[in-house]
Amino acid sequence: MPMEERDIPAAELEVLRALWRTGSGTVRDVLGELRRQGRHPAYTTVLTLLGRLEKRGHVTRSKEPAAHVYRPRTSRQRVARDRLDRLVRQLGEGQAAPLILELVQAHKLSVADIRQLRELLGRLE
Amino acid sequence: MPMEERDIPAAELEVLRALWRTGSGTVRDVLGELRRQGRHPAYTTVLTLLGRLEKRGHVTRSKEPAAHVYRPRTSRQRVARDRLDRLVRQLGEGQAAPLILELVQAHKLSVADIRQLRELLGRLE
DNA sequence: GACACTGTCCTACATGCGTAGTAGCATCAC
DNA sequence: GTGATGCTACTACGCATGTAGGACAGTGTC
Repeated sequence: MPMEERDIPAAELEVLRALWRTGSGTVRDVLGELRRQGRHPAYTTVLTLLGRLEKRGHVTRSKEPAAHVYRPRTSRQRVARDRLDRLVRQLGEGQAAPLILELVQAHKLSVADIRQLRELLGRLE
Repeated sequence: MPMEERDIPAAELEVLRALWRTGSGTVRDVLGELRRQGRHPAYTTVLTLLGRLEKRGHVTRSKEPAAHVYRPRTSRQRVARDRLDRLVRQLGEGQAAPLILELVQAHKLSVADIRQLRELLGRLE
């Protein structure tokens, strides 16, 4: 009775996010990006996390003369989609509408966002 | 440099969800509800999970003559809200709009849902 | 070619989580 | 009151995760 597929763990996601922002980079690059975000892990910690991400196929790496360069393989959209689906299943009891209402109410949307959303809904209806 | 507050772990959430559905119940009640959902943990597993949920304040229990009765203390809304916020921060880079669009597109909404949502957006605009 | 860097690999270790067994206390049925 | 039942408390164990140290290898520099 295996559990459902696991989410990318928090620390690994942090690293993957750094790669999304920079596009690609070496361990040292990623470390720098994490520092800019106020995190200060050891160099080898980042190395370990990138290794785990690679093992599960979330990043690839290519051997460059100097150091390995890592690139994201799993997109932000992909991860967001998975988490949203899980959220709908687990906390919305399969209904997306309540969560959408919650999101709309709790977060400030720009007028442009609202227009775009209304337009989309209009087409759906 | 402690990590951010942790989410309720998957197995514990499963148990909490059972309590949300039943309103309250004994370990055995929760076990029954989980079975209805197709899960088959051991009795003591459920006991352990309820204990952990209680330790973190997500459920309370009161001693009844027969067995302890557990009640949810953390609401579904609360958990949904926390996860959505986290999602917006981590995967939306602070912007809710892209996630909302994603949700609207990926899930079937009833006509009534769409109307309600459009109405809400109209007021916001 | 010996040294200083820089990078990777391997190993480790504390804690969290998923899962459950066992012992012991309370209670019910006679 | 004695056995059968049911409930809780305590303990355990393996794998995941967060974090990192130490060994070892490639490369540039005199």
